[in-house]
Amino acid sequence: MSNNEDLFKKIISHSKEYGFIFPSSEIYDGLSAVYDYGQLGVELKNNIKQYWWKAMVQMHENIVGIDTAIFMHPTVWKASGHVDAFNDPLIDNKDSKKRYRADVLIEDYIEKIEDKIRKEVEKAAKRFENFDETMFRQTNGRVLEYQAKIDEVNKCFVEAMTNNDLAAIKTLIEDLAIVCPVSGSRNWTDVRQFNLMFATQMGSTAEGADVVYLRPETAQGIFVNFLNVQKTGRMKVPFGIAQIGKAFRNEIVARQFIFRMREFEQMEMQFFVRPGEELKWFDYWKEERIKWHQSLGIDKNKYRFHDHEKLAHYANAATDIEFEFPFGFKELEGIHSRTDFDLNAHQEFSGRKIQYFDPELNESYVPYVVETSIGLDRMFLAIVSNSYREEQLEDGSVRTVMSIPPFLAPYKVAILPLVKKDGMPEKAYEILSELQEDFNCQYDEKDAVGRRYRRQDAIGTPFCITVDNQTLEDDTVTIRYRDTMEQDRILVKDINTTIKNLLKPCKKR
RNA sequence: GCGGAAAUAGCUCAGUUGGUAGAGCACGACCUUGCCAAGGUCGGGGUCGCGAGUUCGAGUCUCGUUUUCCGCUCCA
Repeated sequence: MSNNEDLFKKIISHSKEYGFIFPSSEIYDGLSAVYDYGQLGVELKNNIKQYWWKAMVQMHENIVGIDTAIFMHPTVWKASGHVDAFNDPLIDNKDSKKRYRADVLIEDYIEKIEDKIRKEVEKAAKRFENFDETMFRQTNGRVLEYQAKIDEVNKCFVEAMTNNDLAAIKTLIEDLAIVCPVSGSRNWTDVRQFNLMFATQMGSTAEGADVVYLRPETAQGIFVNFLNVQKTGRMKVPFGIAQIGKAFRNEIVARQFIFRMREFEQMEMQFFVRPGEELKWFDYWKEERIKWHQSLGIDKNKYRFHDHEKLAHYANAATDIEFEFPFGFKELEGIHSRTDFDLNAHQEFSGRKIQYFDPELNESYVPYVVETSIGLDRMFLAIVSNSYREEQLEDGSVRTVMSIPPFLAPYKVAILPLVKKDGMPEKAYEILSELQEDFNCQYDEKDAVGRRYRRQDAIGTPFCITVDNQTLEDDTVTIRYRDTMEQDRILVKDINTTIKNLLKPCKKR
C-alpha cells in the first residue's frame, strides 16, 4: 500500500511539475479541494472531452448534445429531491464518532417523553372504568409536566430550525442532556449544516435577491429541456441528449487530489426509452460504455463493474464502472436506469405535460431514462495515473514516461533539430509549420537531443521528429516512438499521414 | 469532523546544541558536444506555508492556523 501511496504522490507532483494540475489560488495557500488545469492539463482534458463527445454524439445519429446553464430555477432542485435530501443539521459524537441528524436526536427525545405520557395514560385507563383520556391529560400533574416539557422543547426547536440557528440546536441538545445511543456520552461537536448544494443569490439588491443554487449535477439541465430538444430536433424515442459541464457539490470530505473536488466536470448522456424497455437499454449502455473505456488501450483488469444492490429511490437498476486508481478501485462512471422519476417530477412541479407521443404505439407516455454519467476529472486522473511509469533502462538509468494514449496526448509531436546549426533549426521550423495545421506540436532545440526525448517522454508526447544532416540531403527525418524508444527514418512528405495513422484509437469492436 | 504525517527555490531535498538560508536538477545567456537526460562560464529565483509567543537573536523551541497526503467518518 505504501508503494501505491508513493506512486500517487509522485503522480501529484509530476502533474504539478509539468503543468497538468495546479492547486487553485496557490499563492494564497490554495483552496481546499479545488484545482486548476495547467497548460498541458487543459489539452489532455479537452482531448478526453472531444473523444467522449465523438463516441457519444457524433457516432450515434439518435443522440444530440446541449449545453445548459449552471444556474437553474430553484424549483428544479425541489423536483429532483436535492433540496430536501441535503439540508440536514448534523452533529457528531466525539467518542463514538457517529454522526446524527441533530433534529432527529431532538425529535427522538420528544418521542420518548410522549411515550411516558402514553404509559401514564395506559396505566390510568386500566385503573379507572369510565376513563376520559382528554380529562386525564388535562388534570394529571405528571402528564401536564411532561406536556409542558414537550411544548417548551418544541418551541425552542421550531424556533431554532426556522431561524436556522445551529448554535441554539446544540444548546438544546446539551440542555436536554441527550446522549449518544452508541457511546452514551454527551461529548458532541457543534451542529453543522451539511448542504450538498452551493447556494448564492441572484439579483443585485439584497432585498430582491432570490436564492439560486449552483447545479449539483448536469442531468437536470437535460431533463428540463427534454421537450425542447425532442420537438425542435424531431427526435424519436429511443434517443439521447448529451452534455459536458461543470457541477458543484459541497462535499463534507473532499480529497484525493482531483478525485473528489467541490467543482468538477461531468460528461453525461440521458437516453430516453419506452417504459418497459429500460433494462434492455441499461444492458446496452453498460456494454457500450465499457467498450469505450477499453478503446483507450488501458489494461482491462483495471476496470470492473460494481452493481448497486441498494438502489436510489429513482432507480430500478444501477452499476458503476470502477477503475483501479493508485488508492484502489473507485467509481469512475455510473450507469443508472432512472425510470421516469425525473420527468414525472418535473411534470408535477412545473404543471406542464412532459410526454412523448409514440406514433408506433399510438399513445403518449413519460419516457424512461437510462443515464451514463462519467466524471471528466476522474477520467483525467485515471489516464494520468495509468500512464505514469518509471522505467529502468538497460544502462541502469531511469526514464519517466507518460504513456498517455497517443490520440489523447497534449502534444502529438515534437520537432527537434539534432543540433542548433547547419540550417537544421530552419528546416525543423519548416516542418513544424506544416505539422501545426493538423497537430499540437512542440519545438525544442535546447540541450542534447537525448535529453529532449526524455522531456517529451515526461509530458507524454508520443512522437518526436528529428532533423539531422541527412535530412538536408535527402529530405528524410527520424521518427522516434515514445513507448519503445525506437526510431524509423521516413520522408518529410510522409510525416503527416504516418502520424495520422498512428493516432487512431484501438478499434472499438 | 476526529486521529496520524508533512510543508525550506519550479522539482527533490540538506540545514549541527537557536546565530541573518544551501545543494543537485530545472530555468535564462554564451561557449562546447551531438541520437536517448546530467560539459564549462555567468546569471535570475526563497520575508523557510501563514500568525502569534519565548529569546539579544527562531527555518530550528511553544501555541494557533492554513493546505496536502493517509486512516476513520461521510457519500443519490
